[in-house]
Amino acid sequence: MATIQDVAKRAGVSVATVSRVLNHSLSVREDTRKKVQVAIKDLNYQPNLLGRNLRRSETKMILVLLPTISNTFYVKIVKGIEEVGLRNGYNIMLCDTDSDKQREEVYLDLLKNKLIDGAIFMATELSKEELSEIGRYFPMIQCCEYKEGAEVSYISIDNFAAAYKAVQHLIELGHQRIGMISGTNHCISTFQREAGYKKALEDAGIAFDDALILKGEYGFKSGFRAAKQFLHRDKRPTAIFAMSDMMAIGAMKAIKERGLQIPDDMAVVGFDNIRFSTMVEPQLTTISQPQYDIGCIAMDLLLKQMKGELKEPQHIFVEHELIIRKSTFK
Amino acid sequence: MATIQDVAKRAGVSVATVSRVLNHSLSVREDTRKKVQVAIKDLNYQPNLLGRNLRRSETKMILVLLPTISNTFYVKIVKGIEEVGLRNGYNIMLCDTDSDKQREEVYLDLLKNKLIDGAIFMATELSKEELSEIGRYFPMIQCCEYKEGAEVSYISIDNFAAAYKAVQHLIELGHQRIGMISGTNHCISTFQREAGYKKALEDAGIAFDDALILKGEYGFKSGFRAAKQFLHRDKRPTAIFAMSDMMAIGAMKAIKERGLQIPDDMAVVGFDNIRFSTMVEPQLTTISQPQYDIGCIAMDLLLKQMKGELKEPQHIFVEHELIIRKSTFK
DNA sequence: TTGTATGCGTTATCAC
DNA sequence: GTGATAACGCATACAA
Repeated sequence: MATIQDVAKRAGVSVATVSRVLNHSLSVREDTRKKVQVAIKDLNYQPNLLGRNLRRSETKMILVLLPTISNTFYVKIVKGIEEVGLRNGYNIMLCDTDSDKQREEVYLDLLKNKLIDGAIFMATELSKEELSEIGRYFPMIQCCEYKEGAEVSYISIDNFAAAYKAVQHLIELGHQRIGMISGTNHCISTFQREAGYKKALEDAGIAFDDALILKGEYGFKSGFRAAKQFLHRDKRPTAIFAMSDMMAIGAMKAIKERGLQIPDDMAVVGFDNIRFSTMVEPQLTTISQPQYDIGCIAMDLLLKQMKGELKEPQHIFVEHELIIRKSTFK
Repeated sequence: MATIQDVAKRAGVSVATVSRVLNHSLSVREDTRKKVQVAIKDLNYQPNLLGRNLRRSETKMILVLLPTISNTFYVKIVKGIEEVGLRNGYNIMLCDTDSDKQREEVYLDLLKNKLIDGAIFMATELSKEELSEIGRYFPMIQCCEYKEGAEVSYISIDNFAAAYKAVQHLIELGHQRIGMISGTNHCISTFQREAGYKKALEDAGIAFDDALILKGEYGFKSGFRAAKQFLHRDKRPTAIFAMSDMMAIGAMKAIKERGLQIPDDMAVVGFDNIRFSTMVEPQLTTISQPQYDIGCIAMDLLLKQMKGELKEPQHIFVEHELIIRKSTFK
């Protein structure tokens, strides 16, 4: 492997000049630049960025921590992050933490060890104290899920308002007994969506019934099982609000197997607006988030923080949308 | 940020000794080690790995290039890669190439610039010449998809044999007119599966009919559309072999909408054995691959190559399995 | 415009 | 068992 020295020798200039050519410095005479470029080509020279990184103390690499890569919800967010990142000369790398704190810590060491310049968390098992501690020294952003009270910027939709709107929609359609398929995890979105559900009931003067909240794991099977439980009851709910489209779709299967009609016998609302939500029969009413924009904003925030332009942690909320389809209203 | 120098000063030893402690060298007296460890703790010292990387000329980072992160097929493969990688001290990073050659090249520069030690391709837009060229100088492995003739090791199932087995299964059930929903891409798996389909027909003495192969984009909608085309024909096929489960599931929807029974009126076989294939009615007959093992083997190969233990490119094929469910046989 | 010299933080070789 | 010191490849302040 040729080094910058070899190129300098071959071009008959100093390494400094080669470096200037590599970094597009203006103060290089055109014919010198040519000579260097020829030498670079001749030697098939590739700069060893380990040297540059050490010298500049940056790697131009950003890490995105995903709790899982099997969730298609993240696809567009990552696209947004990449778009803004690449445009600013950063490489985006993803890693799959599997919601495992130890795995997260392994990847966070890359940040502490200066191997990456910044990180974006899609979710984390770290406590708000741990986050604040790392966030004090290293650039990082929380995206979609976040820890309340951690001194780390975040961007998200308002999950409380989104859930409120979904439940309000069902109430306006005349539903009084609304089952919720919530989540077992401890993410803030889960907490806030449950709160939004309760508030919507309260504002409509409907008494809250603990038995109407079941918990699932966000997948098809969870939704199927939970709906079955609802269906077995004497006074079954007339509508279900699921915290993910996959659970909503699982619920729809259970309802249809029972021989009931959607939305007449039971209405269903999901969350996420995944592609599949338009492929089921009837199409699913759901909440959509501007994932691509969220990704762009997250990366923007991170860039600002790396430049030191962020004095205080920022808390940004973006708009969501209730998409009404045939699963609630014909 | 404290450096190794600061630690040395505080512990009253030389940087060499600190380095020895950091790298678990045996030749350090126990009390010296203690002193150093105390200093490290006091200063909250984190080694800056940019220095180590430059010195050792390695980063202990591996890149996995995915054509898309929205395909759940890759999840278990990545898990296998991570398992073996982490166990050997390597960090696994993923990147989403979006099947874009330019994006691939951006990430490949990381390899050329020594920022990562090796790469695993799940698919690539590079030509076999380009692959061979890079593979000559840098450690890389092809996984599942590969370029025939490229001098780069690969691991895959035998797609020809898998398709042959699937079609043979349909033939044994008495089907003579078997439609295939193939892919529009130029991956070798597509080519080989079509070849396996044709060979199975040929061996059974069934004449090949060009009109029985339609092309799709691997998703639900493609399968739905292709099946609709088949259904509109006077002599429609009695079975469909789709090159992905998502297309097979799309096809099933079209068949059911037409009021036909699966498998009686039309049998369906998929490919991939995704989770969803057991959630549809009837459950889908499909080909399963040992994804986790494939990932482990890919990483093993890469490790060997990085150690210089691979003289020749290796071509490894692992077993696949035809999983027979209700979509072909009651 | 170009060259010289220094240092980024670490590891590893060689003395002692 | 430990310390001094020379690399690793590059960017940049300063001098020319």
